Amino acid sequence: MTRSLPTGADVSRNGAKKRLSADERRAQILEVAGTVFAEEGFAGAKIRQIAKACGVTEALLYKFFPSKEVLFQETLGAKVAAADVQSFLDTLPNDLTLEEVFGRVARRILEVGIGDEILHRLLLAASLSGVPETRSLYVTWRLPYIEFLSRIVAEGVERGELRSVDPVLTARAFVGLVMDCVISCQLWNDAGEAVREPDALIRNNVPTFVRGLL
Amino acid sequence: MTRSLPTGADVSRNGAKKRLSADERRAQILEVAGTVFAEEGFAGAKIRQIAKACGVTEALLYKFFPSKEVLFQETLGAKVAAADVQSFLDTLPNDLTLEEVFGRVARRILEVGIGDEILHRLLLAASLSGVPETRSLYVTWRLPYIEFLSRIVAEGVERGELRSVDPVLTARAFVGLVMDCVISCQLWNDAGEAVREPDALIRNNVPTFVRGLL
DNA sequence: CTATTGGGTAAGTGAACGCTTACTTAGAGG
DNA sequence: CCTCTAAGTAAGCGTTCACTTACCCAATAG
Repeated sequence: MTRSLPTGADVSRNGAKKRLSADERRAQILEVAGTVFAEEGFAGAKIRQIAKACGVTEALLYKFFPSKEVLFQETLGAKVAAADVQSFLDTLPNDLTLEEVFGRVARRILEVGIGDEILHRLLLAASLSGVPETRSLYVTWRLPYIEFLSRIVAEGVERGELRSVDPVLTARAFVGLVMDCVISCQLWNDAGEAVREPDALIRNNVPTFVRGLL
Repeated sequence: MTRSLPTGADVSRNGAKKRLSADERRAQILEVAGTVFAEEGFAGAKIRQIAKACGVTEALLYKFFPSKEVLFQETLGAKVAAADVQSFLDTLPNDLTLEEVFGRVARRILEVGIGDEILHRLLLAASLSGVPETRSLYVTWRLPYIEFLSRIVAEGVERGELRSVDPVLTARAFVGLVMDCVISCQLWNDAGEAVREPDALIRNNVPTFVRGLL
């Protein structure tokens, strides 16, 4: 597995390493740790490796994070904070057609997933290693979409515009369909170029799904 | 993470451990290693742990497998051999409606996924740790479904019975939808009881998807 | 200039890791 | 009953792990 990490070894012209402020260093460590944990999983990631990628010694990491476990949790926490699904959903216009809503949600999931290569790997790695904080990543990144679409579907069913499907199962299926595209692409390079250009995926799958609800 | 492994410490009435033949022991090690690797990932699983769960010493594992890496690969290989997707697809009647075909494929994926708690965890763990053999698990467990459904869809499109969707993208979406159900359930206990009784999922989602293709 | 603070390191610690060696003993075949 | 093969073990090898201690020195304030 080749990988190009930010080395963090910011070098000034005399060759000496630049000192970062505590905040800067902390942020850098979290970012680097995210990529390493995502690549190797919790057990596979080594503190030495993260420190080296940051361009500092292990001892410095322990000035900021008391243990590997805490570092992992804070890495997850940073991802959760950055996901910010809710504000996307809140700013969706409410005069969209059903197909437009599903399309926008799909596009958002695909774009964030592709733009942040770490997100899904980290979510999966954390889930597999069974740390309790996993739940919060799931709740922050996946659940809001499901709850949002589920409400939309329920309204459609109530108004008689949609077949009487189960709103939650339906929303979960759609979100799963889209998320699986990202995972397939990132883990197995499945879907090749298709996923990197989300339009084709959306044009093909969203109408199918939405038409099936009518 | 609590776990109940087969201890393999088959004890006869006098309390002495029973000796297994080489074949029996080998099979037992592979089975136990499968559960441990699935739970902990490659790096997280320890040879000592696997040996203990087998009720033998580490040295014995090395009589059968020259290294941890080979043990992991053979564990994956055993899963691949057991998956046997192709023979299921080959024995599907060819007078089924589109909805019946999709329904049967979905049921198969759900039942195997739920029946074998290791399968998807192992697939994900292997994929995250980036071992090359991952590809073979993906190719054996996921790809056959996609190729099969993709052919079915392509035929439907050609006969003008279906909208002119991209067969591969469509098949991949459906398989992803179903696989994601299993993963969601096993990693986050999402979908709660729903997935353990696949009928509700199939009744709700398959008709939606298939109707959308018409 | 000097004092002080805080970013940063060198050199470890004991424990646990993957793996090996030298040995023991259960139990089927004669 | 004895023999001999192969299942199985005890003990430890060198290495790497997460983490610690004791120290250094760049940069800022006075």
